[in-house]
Amino acid sequence: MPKLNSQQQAAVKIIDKPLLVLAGAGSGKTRVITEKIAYLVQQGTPARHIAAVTFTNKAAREMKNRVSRLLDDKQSRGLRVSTFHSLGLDILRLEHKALGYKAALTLFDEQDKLNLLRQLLAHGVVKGDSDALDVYCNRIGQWKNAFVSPEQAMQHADTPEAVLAAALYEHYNRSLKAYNAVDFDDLIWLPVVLFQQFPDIVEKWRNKIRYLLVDEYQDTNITQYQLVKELAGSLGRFTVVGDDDQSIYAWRGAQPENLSQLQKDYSRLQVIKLEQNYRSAGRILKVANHLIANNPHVFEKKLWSELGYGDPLRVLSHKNDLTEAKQITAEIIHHRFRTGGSYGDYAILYRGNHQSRLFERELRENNVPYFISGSTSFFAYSEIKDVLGYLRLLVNPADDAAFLRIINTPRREIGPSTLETLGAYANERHISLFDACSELGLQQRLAEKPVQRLGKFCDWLLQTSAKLTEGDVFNITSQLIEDINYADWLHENSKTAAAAERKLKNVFELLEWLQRIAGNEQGEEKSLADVIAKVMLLDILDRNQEQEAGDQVSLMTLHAAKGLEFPHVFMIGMEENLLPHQNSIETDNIEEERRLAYVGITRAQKTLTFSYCTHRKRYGELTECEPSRFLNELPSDDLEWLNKKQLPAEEIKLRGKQSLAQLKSMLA
DNA sequence: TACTAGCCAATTTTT
DNA sequence: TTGGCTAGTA
Repeated sequence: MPKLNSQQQAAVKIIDKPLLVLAGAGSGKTRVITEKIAYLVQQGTPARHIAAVTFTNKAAREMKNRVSRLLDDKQSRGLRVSTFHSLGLDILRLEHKALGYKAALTLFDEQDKLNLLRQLLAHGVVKGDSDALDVYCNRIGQWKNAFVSPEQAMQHADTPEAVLAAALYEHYNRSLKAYNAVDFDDLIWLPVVLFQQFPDIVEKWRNKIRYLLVDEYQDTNITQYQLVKELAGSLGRFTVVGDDDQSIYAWRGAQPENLSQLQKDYSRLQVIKLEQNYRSAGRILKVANHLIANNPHVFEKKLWSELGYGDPLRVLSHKNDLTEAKQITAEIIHHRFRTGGSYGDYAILYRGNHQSRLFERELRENNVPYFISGSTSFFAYSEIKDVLGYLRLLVNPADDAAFLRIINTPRREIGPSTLETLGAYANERHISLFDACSELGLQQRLAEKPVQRLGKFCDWLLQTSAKLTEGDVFNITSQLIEDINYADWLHENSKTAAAAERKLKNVFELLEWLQRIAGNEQGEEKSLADVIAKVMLLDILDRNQEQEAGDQVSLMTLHAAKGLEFPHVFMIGMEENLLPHQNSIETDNIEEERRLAYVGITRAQKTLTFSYCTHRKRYGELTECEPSRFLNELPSDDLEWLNKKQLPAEEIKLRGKQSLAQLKSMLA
């Protein structure tokens, strides 16, 4: 492994001051973080007092792997490398009492969140339009990400809609608490609330985490930055690594301003820039630098590399989106044949998911193996949600979301009208659905049959949960799946036997995950509740690992490409209204689009090809397109425009007439 | 199993 | 307008 360059070394060795590392694309930032962890340990900070925080499970896993190459098991014992959310969950698990939560926390996913909001609206708790559900849902998320409490949201609400959303926010939070549940955003938000309210608890955690490293810092939102600040304390024992030019998640609440904010909050802050790139040919970097220079910068940065200058970047023009897909597919096949490379060396990057369609078809027709990143999440599968629903209800009977999910799956002949009565009753009495089942008051409102069915279910649940103390997670769960005849139910309710088997396989995979998580992390005994909450933070990315590595062309959005690299990159749809996207043009948000293009360009190691169409089908209609303004911002010497037929409109008309005239004369 | 009518989306979505 | 997905039917 090559030695660290001088900037990287400096970044590793500064440990007595808060440090901001501005790490350009491909400049070895993960290496700096992992080497720094090793260095800290060598300098006498026990690994259990070090925490590294990332955004994705994948990044966390990668980092763990790389640390384990530098430190042996004993040295790295107790090291925390996790996502923000996972760290937040750990904090809440240990400190739930202070915030008034019970031990078995339930984690609500996006679907649960939506369902709860729908219920609140349906029960008339807040009068609002249920069509705008996702608007409210996003709004609440934004507030939590910006560290705005329901009270503050209400104070600043200046439109009737905002008042409504704020009221909903408050009720939503209260309901969550009643369910002993938290949502994804709470995993960050609540720890900050906790730390602000309890000085002794924050002190304890600062003592626990004596050095904090944060990856992809430009993607932190306000609340995440608060969490970093709380944990780092006034001493500021932290290293954050980020690149403002790769900030492409502002629309999700990321605050690239958090980079410059550090200078204001920590006067002792050191700043180190990593500008040597170990990924791309010089020309690619020159073009990238050129493009991003059009954005305003707090910190100037210029990437360079020692990997040679490389070929000019090509710009392909196509007459429509279909030929774009056909030509690029043909190019990839030929190029691979010529160079004897692997399909895995190629990536096709685009702005929106829908752009993958034609390419998918084309690749498939030509028998080119491909891999599309960003398919449905494992946890979106109904069979996974069902099983998790059961487990969640076992752990926390107040989890109404889980109750509703599984009460009639498999069939227990408990229909909508029974549930409606049950829901209304529980709502009146402010108790959970489960508790409501056993109340006399409810039983008076329902016929005998439904009462019996509900009672039977509740009895079964109680019996099963009594077994929780004995046996491990795996046994409990497989017993449960058998109890409810889930396999039979899947077979009865799947289209094909094959589909049922596939679903069953997913269930077993979930079981394996549960077992792995339960057994994996040494130290404290993991309760079923902890295991379930953890597993909900994982996702399909973890499963697609092997596929990604294969001999397949990668297709993905520019967002999904961040952090990856490929020898040969095609950036397709380089057109106005696509990149930059129309909505971003309208909202005057070109800078983030430019960063998106920058991220795309800097994925390429050896060759980079842009392509645009002169016509494209949009909403079924053929529309004219213009090449993206970003292409014009690139240095023309480094671009090679191919099959370009860019003639002024008049000339095209003239030529048309000429050829028509020619045709006529020929015919005559 | 296979087909079809009807509905939905068309910007990105780390947890 | 299109294509993909789902639910329902032959």
